Amino acid sequence: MSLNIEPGEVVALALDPAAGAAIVRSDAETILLGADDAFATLARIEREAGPRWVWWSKSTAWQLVENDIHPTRCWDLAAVHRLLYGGWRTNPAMIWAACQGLDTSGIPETAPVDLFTVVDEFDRPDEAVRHDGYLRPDWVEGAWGTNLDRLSRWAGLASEVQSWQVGRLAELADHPRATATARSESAAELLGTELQHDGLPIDTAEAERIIGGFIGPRPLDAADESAKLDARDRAVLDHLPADADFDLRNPANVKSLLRRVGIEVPDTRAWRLEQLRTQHPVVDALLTWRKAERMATTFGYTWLDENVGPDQRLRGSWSASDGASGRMTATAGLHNMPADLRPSIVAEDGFLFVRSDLGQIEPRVLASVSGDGDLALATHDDDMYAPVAERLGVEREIAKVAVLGAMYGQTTGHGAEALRGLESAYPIAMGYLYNADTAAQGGHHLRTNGGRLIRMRAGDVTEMSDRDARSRAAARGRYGRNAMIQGAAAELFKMWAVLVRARSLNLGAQIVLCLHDELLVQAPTDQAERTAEIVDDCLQEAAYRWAPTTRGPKVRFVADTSIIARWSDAK
DNA sequence: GATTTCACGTA
DNA sequence: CGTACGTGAAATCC
Repeated sequence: MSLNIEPGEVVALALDPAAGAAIVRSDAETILLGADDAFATLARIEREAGPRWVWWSKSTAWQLVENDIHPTRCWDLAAVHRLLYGGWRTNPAMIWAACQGLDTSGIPETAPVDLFTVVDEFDRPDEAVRHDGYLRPDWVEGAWGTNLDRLSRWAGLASEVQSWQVGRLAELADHPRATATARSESAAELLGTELQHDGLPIDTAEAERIIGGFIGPRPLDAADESAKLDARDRAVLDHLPADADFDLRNPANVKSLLRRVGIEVPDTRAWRLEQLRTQHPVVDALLTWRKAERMATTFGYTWLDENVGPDQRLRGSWSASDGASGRMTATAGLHNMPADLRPSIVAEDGFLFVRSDLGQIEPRVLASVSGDGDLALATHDDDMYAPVAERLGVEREIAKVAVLGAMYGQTTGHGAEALRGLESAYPIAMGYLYNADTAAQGGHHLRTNGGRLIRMRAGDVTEMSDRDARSRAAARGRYGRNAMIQGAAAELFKMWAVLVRARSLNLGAQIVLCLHDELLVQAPTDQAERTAEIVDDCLQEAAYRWAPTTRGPKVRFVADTSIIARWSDAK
């Protein structure tokens, strides 16, 4: 079969393991694949041509990954929809409605069939689109996958939506990188699917050893577990009079406990208690207890049992662009695993990790998205806070706090005075943040450099004191200025990550963790050096693709890359 | 039973 | 009175 599909050619794909697959090219030519050889043919097309696969959602990506097909290029309609309309949940019904200019509040839902069900004379179960223009709910829920006719119709609609999305992205005149971002966000969904499918290598024996150091060996049974728990509680309560009975898991109770020994605190957070360690031995005992309790409840033996497979891989579900931040998020503790557990993250036999993290990513992103030439010059330094400090005539630490404070919306503390200096030294960068802040306070939506919409809700200030209203407005401002930086950084990171993924696939390397500004790639031992080079090269390429400098000094991005066997071996 | 608050881990 | 996120326990609300 000669398909003559060209590299990068846009082809829509709908597939169902039982029914087969349909591929629709932009000229509407349709290729149908039977269920028996669909995946083999798809693998061949990917290998020989490498088109840009268009699919409705990552469920199609999941099917491919499950069949060991790892496309390099894709276009995820749901991911691009989120880019265009903001970071909320979506489905084909909403994506289609947007494309047709239909009101999303009118999207039909499947109603249970009962006595009162009105038979629609226009009802055509074999048509995806209803006479009112909306998608049929049963198609949205999967009826598209029942036979090849329907698959081909579903892929055809995907093709139609994709063309429309390309047009919409091109209309974002102030965001020339939006189309490039749409591609990388799509690939990031695919990467998330692979991360979810394949997991992170973990040495459970080592993990159990570390956990044991905090809470003792694995409990033998429920009684043993409860005895160990009591023993941990007692270690704290023993510092108090014998009649004291406080529930250490209850913050209000802990507050009373501290009051009993003469310590008054507004809350019992660790950073606050940390300063009071010397006041009374119970504080130190309590902090130790907290650490153990965290290990026991969140990152203990149960956590290992529930999230690590027999293949020694830790798996969670991944979302490629979440909330306001647009960052990747993951469950199963993959993004908040205590650093103490890092020694248990070990490359498999015959492999090494290439670990790389972006240095000072947010201030560098600020220099880039704001177009501040002076701040761009500062990024030429490995440590950009040094030239900023020099320019401001302050200590490096002060400069750092001021820059971070400006991006996070901090207005008090040490950074406050240095902030004035920043405003006069880097007015363009500071103006960018100020504009984001003001727009957000006014309830105006924002778009990141890559064109991702950050939706703002107009603040409801009725029945609120002036003080509260001001405080809410300030919070919205902080949210806005931070979302523009954190969101843009997330886009650059993902562009980097998906380039690394695509370039290192043929080396047998695999990204096993994305951690906001850090990549962990597992590579065959003899390909580790090459993979590390690719990681560094891809950062420069990502920076160019995401924000090519058209005028003024180039913004420099830096990564710290190392080859290690164990995650804890770096930093 | 669902939602909110507090707490704490990561960036 | 610096941001984002996920998770768990207890309190709170219905």
